[in-house]
Amino acid sequence: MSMNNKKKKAETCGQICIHDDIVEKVQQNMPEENNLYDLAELFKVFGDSTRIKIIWALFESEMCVCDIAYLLNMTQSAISHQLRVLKASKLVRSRRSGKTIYYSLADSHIKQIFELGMEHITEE
Amino acid sequence: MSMNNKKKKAETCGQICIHDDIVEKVQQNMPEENNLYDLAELFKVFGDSTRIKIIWALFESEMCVCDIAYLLNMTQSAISHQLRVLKASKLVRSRRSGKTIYYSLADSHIKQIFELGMEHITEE
DNA sequence: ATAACATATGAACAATTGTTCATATGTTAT
DNA sequence: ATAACATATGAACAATTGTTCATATGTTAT
Repeated sequence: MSMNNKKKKAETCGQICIHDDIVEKVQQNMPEENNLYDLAELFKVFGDSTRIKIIWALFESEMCVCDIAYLLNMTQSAISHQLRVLKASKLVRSRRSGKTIYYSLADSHIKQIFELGMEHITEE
Repeated sequence: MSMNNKKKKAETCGQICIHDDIVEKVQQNMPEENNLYDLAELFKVFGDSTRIKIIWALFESEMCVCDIAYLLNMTQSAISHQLRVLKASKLVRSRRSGKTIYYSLADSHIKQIFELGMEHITEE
């Protein structure tokens, strides 16, 4: 009977280098796989300068699609596509007034997250 | 003499919909283009679940490449490539001890950023 | 009903990205 | 010097992504 009973994470490295005690301790304190995945998805949304600009613009004021396109010197279509992404992540909400649709921020954490990110960037 | 003197952000939308006053106010409060770009680059680094996992693991303890590969059940090569990305963004630092190289976090903001991100995700 | 405006959306394309594979580099014990 | 280990790295490939273009949908004034 060969020792193939521990399939998962067995022969990843296979060497002696692994610090079992540390790895085990770390493993116990890791958040759920799903949450880590969702967190990556959230940051992926922040990981595009067009979306960053849209969000930062909305910090200041609610705006319509046309305003944002004009402000960022981009196509209405490009902005619409990105707003859809932001809305899907519940970062932005919209309200209609006649023909125009106004977008605004839907989450209070975003500004803090961005400011902390700025701190990292503007260091040293 | 035609009115082609305002090239930039002129015919983006071209319609009447633009709220000049709001756009102007927003424009004045926007951070520098470069900073916005760098911020997006930073979040892009966070926008991958492998890197998220590596960082979260390092919250708990310094670890060597082999440990991380084992913990995440991934190739040593894959982890090495990602650590390089993290190092380039100054999120992680490394120290050598004999043959093994230990990685640890290099920035104090990361944890706060991640925790705020988690709050957004785990809402409603 | 119709024309004009504001926004949304699908397909297509170029560009970017994460992993794998093979192999190079660096370190230690012998 | 050499073998074994730990890590780094380049090329290749599939997969993902942002913008453009054309056009659809929704609203209002006439």
